[in-house]
Amino acid sequence: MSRAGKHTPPTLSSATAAAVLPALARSELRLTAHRRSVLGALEEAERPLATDEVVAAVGVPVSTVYRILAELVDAGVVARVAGAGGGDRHELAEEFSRHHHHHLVCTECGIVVDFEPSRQLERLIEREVAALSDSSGFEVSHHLFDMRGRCRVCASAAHG
Amino acid sequence: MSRAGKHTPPTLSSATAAAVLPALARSELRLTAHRRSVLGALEEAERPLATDEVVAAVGVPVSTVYRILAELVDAGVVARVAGAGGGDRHELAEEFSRHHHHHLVCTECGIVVDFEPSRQLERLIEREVAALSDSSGFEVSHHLFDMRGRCRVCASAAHG
DNA sequence: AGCGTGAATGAGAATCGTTCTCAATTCAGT
DNA sequence: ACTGAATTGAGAACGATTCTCATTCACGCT
Repeated sequence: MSRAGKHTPPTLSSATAAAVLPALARSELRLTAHRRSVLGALEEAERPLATDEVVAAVGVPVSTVYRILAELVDAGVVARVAGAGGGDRHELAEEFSRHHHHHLVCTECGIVVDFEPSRQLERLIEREVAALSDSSGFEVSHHLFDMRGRCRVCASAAHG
Repeated sequence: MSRAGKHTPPTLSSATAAAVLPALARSELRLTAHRRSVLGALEEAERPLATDEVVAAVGVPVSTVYRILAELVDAGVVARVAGAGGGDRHELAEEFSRHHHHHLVCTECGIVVDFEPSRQLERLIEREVAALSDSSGFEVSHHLFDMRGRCRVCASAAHG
C-alpha cells in the first residue's frame, strides 16, 4: 500500500508556520496538528489542490478539512482558486507562498499549475487596477489572470 | 408585483438572433421560445447572470434553464463565468456581445460587472498568452482577467 | 498534577447547486 | 393531419459543501 490511510502527514516548514501564526492569532485560530498538515500539504504541492487531494494528503475527515480550509481562507492564509468545474481548489495565500503568480487551468482534467507573468504585464495590471478602483467604485483587493486551455497530457490524448 | 412569475419574458434582439443562428444550427439546436428568452435575458442584463437570476427572468423551470444554458455554452453562444462562491454565471459569448471585456467580481455579494481593459494591456496579454502556449505545453484557448474586491454597495455597507 | 473553559474535532445529517431520467409535448417538413 | 426528431417539465439522483452536536483536546489557572 502507499497512501490510503493516515501516513506521511505533510509537514509545514517552520518558516511558514512562523509567518502564518500572527494571521491565525488575529482570527483566534490555534495552529493545531490538523491545520499544520493542511497548510503543509498546500505548501508542498506548489499548485492549487482540489479538496479531495487535500483530504487524501492529510488523512483527516472531510468535514474537518472543509472546515479548516474555510477558516484558513477567512484568516487570509489560504486562497480559494476557481478551477474548471468540479470543486474549488486551494493554495497558500500569496503573502505566504513563493511568488506572485497566476494559473494555467486545464479545462479538460481541471488541474491547475502556476506561472509567473512578465514584469511588464504585472506593472500594467497594477496601473489598470488603480484606475478601476477610482472609476468604478469597486474596492479592488486583488486580480485574477488565468489562462484556460488543455494541459499537455489532455492535449496529446485529444490529438491521439 | 414586479417580476415573480412568467411575465415580461425578455426579448432577444433580432440582430443577435440572426448572429446566433448559424452557431445554433451547427449544434443542431433550434432557436425556440425558451432559448430566445434565455438569450434575451443575458443580452439585456449586460452583466453575467447567476442561474437563478436567469430562472427568475425567464420564468422557465430550472431543469430546463440548466439544460439550455449548457447547450448554449456547448454551442459557443454563451460563456460561463466563475463568480465568487455561490453558483456559476453566464453571459453572451464575446463574439455576440458588445465588446471584449473582463469582470469585476464582488467577493461579498457575488455580483459581476463588465469592464473594458486598455488596448495596451490587451496587446500585452496577447503576447503573454502566445509565449505561454509555446513554453508550457498548454494549449491556451482563452484567458481570464478578473478583478476581485468589494462593489460600491458592499464596500459602503462594510464601512458604515 | 488536576481542573475548567472554550476551541477543535468527527460522524453523519442536511443543504445547495446541478445533472439525469423519462414520459409527454412541440416543431419542421411532408 | 402525420411522422420522427428535438424540446420540455417534474422530480429523482447526485456530488460537493455546510451544518449539527456530542465528544475530545489544549491551554491557562490553581
